[in-house]
Amino acid sequence: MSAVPARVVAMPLRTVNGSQPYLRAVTRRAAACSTCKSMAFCLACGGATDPAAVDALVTQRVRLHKGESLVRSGDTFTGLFAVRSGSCKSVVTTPGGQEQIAGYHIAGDILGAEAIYTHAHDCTVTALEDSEFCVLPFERMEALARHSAEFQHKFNALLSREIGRERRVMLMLGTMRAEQRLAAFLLDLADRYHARGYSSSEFVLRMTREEIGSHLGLKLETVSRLFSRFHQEGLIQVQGRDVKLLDRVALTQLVDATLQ
Amino acid sequence: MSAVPARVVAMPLRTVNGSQPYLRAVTRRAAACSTCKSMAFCLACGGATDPAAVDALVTQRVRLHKGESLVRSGDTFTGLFAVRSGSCKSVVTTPGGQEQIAGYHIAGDILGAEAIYTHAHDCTVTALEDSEFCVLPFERMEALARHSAEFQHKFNALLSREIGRERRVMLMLGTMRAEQRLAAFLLDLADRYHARGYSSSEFVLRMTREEIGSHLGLKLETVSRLFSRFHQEGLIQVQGRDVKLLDRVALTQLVDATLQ
DNA sequence: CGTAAGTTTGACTTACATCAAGTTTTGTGG
DNA sequence: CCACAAAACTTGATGTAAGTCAAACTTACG
Repeated sequence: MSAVPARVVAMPLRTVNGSQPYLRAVTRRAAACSTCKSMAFCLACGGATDPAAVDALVTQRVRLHKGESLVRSGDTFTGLFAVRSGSCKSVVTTPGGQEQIAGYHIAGDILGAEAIYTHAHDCTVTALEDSEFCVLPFERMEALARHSAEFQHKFNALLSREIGRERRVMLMLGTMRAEQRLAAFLLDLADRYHARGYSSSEFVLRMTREEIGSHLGLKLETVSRLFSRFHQEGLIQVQGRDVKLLDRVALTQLVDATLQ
Repeated sequence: MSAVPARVVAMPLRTVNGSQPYLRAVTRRAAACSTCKSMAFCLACGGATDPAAVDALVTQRVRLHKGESLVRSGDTFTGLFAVRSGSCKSVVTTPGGQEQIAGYHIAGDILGAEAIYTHAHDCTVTALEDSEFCVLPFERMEALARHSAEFQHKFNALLSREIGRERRVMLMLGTMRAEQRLAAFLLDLADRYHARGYSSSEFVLRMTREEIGSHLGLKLETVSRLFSRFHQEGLIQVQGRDVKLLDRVALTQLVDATLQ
């Protein structure tokens, strides 16, 4: 499943990235935050005092099929994106062509902040299942932030949260052993699903073993072996992509254990 | 050299973190950006239209001796810090007590952005040599951003730059082999010194082999062996902490080379 | 000037990668 | 809905990059 550009369909089509019209836009009205299931935890509008102002922020909504890309590395930055439903991965590439999955995003997550500074996205965002995204033009965000101290603060917090998230991944990659990385990954995933009202112990992985490995700095065989081992040891129950956490305490201890 | 709190000295003392007065503040006037050598590349004020407004941002300056800490993990967030001179390391700790150096900062760098979201710093910042820092209270930054669209934009760019920087470290830790990590580290360091007007090929490392290893996800012995090998191969010249890059092209090729 | 911290180098170990073969799942067109 | 190909996954055997342990050497510092 390599990243394929979404085919263009007839609709109120507005391209997000100027020249390449590989996104299907849906109607303006449909994008309203007020009708969004993810409203509560989406930092673009969560708890906003003035919903109308935030509604005006979202200029369009984009639907992507599994495998289609929202942005490509190198695309000119025009704004951020919010995951409205579904999930996606952010893939960064080394100069040498090595790929790594920098992040795995679900409903309510905001994408693209790394591009504010350089004015160019440095990762390719690809849908892991049929998904919807909201487009948040940056000038509008800046204008709203100037207007509303509350939104300004929220926007700063959003960027800060991203820094913290990446720092945790960095810490994982720099200090943890394979089993600790996978345990930490599963626990983090469970927490994030929980925050969105889903089960915190039972979920479906949207990524392949290879994609999980790419995110954790491991090879797919290692990931597969670890799933099998965790299953044997009674820590989790795995059947393909269906995962059920059976012993959170043991998983947490595993993550926290200092590699003697 | 473990992190030691700075001893408190008599001076116009104002504590940065409420209860713990482990920082020595220097006079208000001395903190002015207009007299700062790092002005050009410090994102707090670089290229600002209204220097007076930015000057008002910096409420105090802090001097630290080698080994003293600016903030500790868990400290309440009150604002950001700018490195005025010298250098420091940001150390994050896993729940299990494992440490990693998340970043190495020199003059002009801004620290502490990860804490905006949680209101608590998640790393301990320790001076690697005698250094000076500017204290930037967050409310003042927010106020100035509301006042000046230019500063607002610069502030967002600052946070975004940090996200990009961490993503590059993540990519390094997730995909590169030991020799590639060290080569990338040296090249990055050279670039940053160059941007600040220092030699881009000759510099003094302020970190120990162990600290470099901690930042790169390697052990000190591995770092030491690699330095020796790079030296033998004519890529660099090393004598303790004095480093001279001899073959940037080869180093770059090494980083870009796809593994195997 | 002496002790502690930092560094180098060697011998050995290990966690994870690589290679390889077989199995299961997914997706597509007849 | 079934058949069949491609993709994804599992498991085993073997290789290797980097870690660990250890000892000697060098540099920094009170």
